[in-house]
Formats: sequence, structure tokens, C-alpha cells
Amino acid sequence: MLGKEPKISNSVIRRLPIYLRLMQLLKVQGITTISSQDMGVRLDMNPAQIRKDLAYFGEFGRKGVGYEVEYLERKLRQILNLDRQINVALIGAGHLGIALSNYARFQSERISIAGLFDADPNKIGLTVGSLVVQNFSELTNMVQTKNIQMGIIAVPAIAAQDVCDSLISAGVKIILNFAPINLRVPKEVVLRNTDFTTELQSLAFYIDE
Amino acid sequence: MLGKEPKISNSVIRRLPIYLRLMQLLKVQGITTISSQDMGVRLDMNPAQIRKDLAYFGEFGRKGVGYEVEYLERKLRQILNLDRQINVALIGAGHLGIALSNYARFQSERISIAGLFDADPNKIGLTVGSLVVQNFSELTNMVQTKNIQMGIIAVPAIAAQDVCDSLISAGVKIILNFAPINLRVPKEVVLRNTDFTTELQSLAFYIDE
DNA sequence: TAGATTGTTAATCGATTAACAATC
DNA sequence: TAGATTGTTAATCGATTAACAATC
Repeated sequence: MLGKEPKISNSVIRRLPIYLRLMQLLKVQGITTISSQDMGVRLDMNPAQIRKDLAYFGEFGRKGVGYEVEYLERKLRQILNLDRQINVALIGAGHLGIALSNYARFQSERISIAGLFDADPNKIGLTVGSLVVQNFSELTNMVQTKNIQMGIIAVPAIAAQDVCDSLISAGVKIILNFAPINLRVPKEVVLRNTDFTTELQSLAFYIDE
Repeated sequence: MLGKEPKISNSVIRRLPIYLRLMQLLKVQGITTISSQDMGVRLDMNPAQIRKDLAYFGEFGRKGVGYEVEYLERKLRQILNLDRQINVALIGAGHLGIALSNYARFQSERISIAGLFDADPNKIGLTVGSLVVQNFSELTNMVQTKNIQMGIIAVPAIAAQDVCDSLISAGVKIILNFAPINLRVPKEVVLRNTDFTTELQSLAFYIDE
């Protein structure tokens, strides 16, 4: 079962949650079946791309008919591992951390913030939603006891590499970083950066012209 | 001057702020000259790509020597329009909005949040940093009087399309959206989405394997 | 001069789109 | 059956990387 798959690109993976979200929306709207053509119109994407993306993982559609909304939703959840509980550690209990913590809980019940950490003594012990801010020094401990698989870094740039190193040495292999800094990670770690400053600066290019 | 340029891709534009940030760091470190080779090592990128990216905009390096850090920084700022004041409207004064508002001011002095808006009567009038939360109904007005060129949407998904439409009809052509929804915009508007939920869901794919 | 490094062209790689046979 | 739509192969497009002449 290993080593034979055609190695699916990150571009494809990043589109899957878009499809999943559309399925959820269609379900609410009472639509039970949808063609790639129609998905393309709604998402402003090429239908061939949608079919090709889905075909990497199996044959989910029916020729002449399209995709069954509930079935495709279930399949997408399976592919993305969203059919099981995922535990996340969130480091940084500033405004961003609090926003993310609320956000995440709201959106997808299966991805749960299992621990919220900060190094600031003034923040430790505070309650955020259903969580209590824990001392950052507890991180390694909690990663093990709470079976944490993903880490979110929401601390200032200056502290980010330290936090990143701690996550990795505690065994976390998947990291989402919000600090504006290029983190160094070993190649087996999956790191994604969401850098607000960089986004804004690149958008500034389009001013005027 | 119009219509002759080779049309620079978004991939290239999005790397420019990365180069800019490196120049700022090198300057602090007292490094005055750097080769694409060395930049590549520091950013974990291919040096040929770096040279090609920069060459779209001019000849900034010296053969046999490399790039002069201060000069390249200045040029990158010019290319990205960061050599002038940029005014941004931020809609949504929740935790995310407040985080973004602090973040932006901290990072890049020339991109300034010129107005912070919310529709919630309980939030209007509150002070966030140096800003006072304004009624969302003031948006159109402020876009004109404050010469606002960019909009940031940090409201719940349910309200995002309305906010987006208001920004566009007020004349804003560049929008950064944080709400987890596919917004509809006319093709002359530049829209970028930063969707935390989608990021997290796509990262979940890498669990286990 | 000899060594280093750019700017740029050509080669490669990968991702998107078109086309269509299979089939519901 | 006739019309619609998938899954997939082939064609196209675009982005990345290699290579090297020019030159500091």
C-alpha cells in the first residue's frame, strides 16, 4: 500500500477543503447531486481540474449524473483525516491566538484545540472559551498525554523559532506558523506559513496600475 | 509604458516581500552585499529563481559581486509601492481584527490602518491602539476622505459578502479576506483569501502517513 | 588576470486544460 | 435510446531550474 501512489501535489491537497466546504453548503441548500461543471461555476474553477483532483483518490462520481453530495462530503473527510479527532496545540494567547481558538472551534468540530500555551505569567491561568492558558513549559508533557498531532504558532517572530523547536522535539510533525519569520525545520516536518504582513505587502504591488 | 511589460506572475510578486524581509534582516546584521547563492541558502530557494525574479524589474546586481543590500531593499520597496503611504480599511473589530491591527502597525510603518469598522453597536466607539472603532455605515465616506486603497475583511463568513460589496462600491480595488467563504468580486478587483480553517484542514491530510 | 556572479536563454518539470471514449 | 457527465489520456501552458556568455 506504500510507495505506489502517484504522489499527490500540495496544490491538489489545498483544493480539497474547498470542495468539502462546497459539499457542506450544498447539503444545507438541499442539493443532493452535483456535476463538476456546476461545481466549477460555483467555485470559479475548471471542471476538468475538479474531476482530476477527485480521481486521484477514487471514483466518486457517476457518469451521466455527477457526484452525490453526501457521499463526496464523507469521502473528502476521510481523505483529509477529518473523520477522526485531531488534537492541536496552540501557542500564543494574544489576540491572534484567541481569535484562532474561537475560529477553529466554530468551524470544524473534529479539529480541536487541546491546549493553549503562553510563556507570559500574566496570561497563564486565564480562561479562553473552554480552555485555560497553560505555561509553555508544559508543552512537551501535554503533547504526549493529549496526543497532539499539530501545532499552531501564534507568538511574536522573535519567539517563533524556539516554539517551533519545542514542538518538533515534543514529536509534532505538522506546524502552521503565523509569525512573520522563515522557520527552520527538518525535512520530515510539514510546515505551512500564513504571513499577514507578506500578504499585505505583495497586494500593495497592485495599487495604481 | 502600458501594455509592453511581460506580465509578471503572482508567484513572483508573492516572493518579493520575502526578499525584502531578508534585506531588512541583513541590514541589521551589518551585511552590505549578498549573492543570489547566499540568499538561496538563507531562504531555502533556488538562486536562479531569485535572480530571475529580480531581473523582471531591472538590473539590480553586479556581476562577480552580488546585490547591494540597501540598494536592493530600496528597489524592492519601490516595486511593491511600499515607498509611499498606503491606507487600509479594516472591517471587523473582533479578536482577529484587533490582532491584525496591532500586527500591521508593528511590521510596516507605511501600511497603516486608516479606519477600523464594525457593525456591532457594542464595539463602536471602543479604542483599539490609536484607533476608535467606527460604525460600518461610515465606510464609504471614509474610503473617500481618507484615500483608502485596500480593504481587510475580518468579519464572520455570514457578513463577508456584504462587507466586500460595500468596499467595492466605495471604490476599493484590493481586498484581503479572512472570512471562510468564496467571495464574488468583479474581475478588476484583486482578492486574496487567507483562510485559517482551510489551511488547517489541508494540513490534516499529512497526519499519519 | 583568475575567480565569482549576474542576467538571460534554453531545458526541464509540473500543473492545468481540452478532448473524448466509456457509460450512466 | 439520446443526452449528460465521468475518468483519463493527450495537449498546452506556465513556472522552475540549469547552463553559460558577459563582465565585475
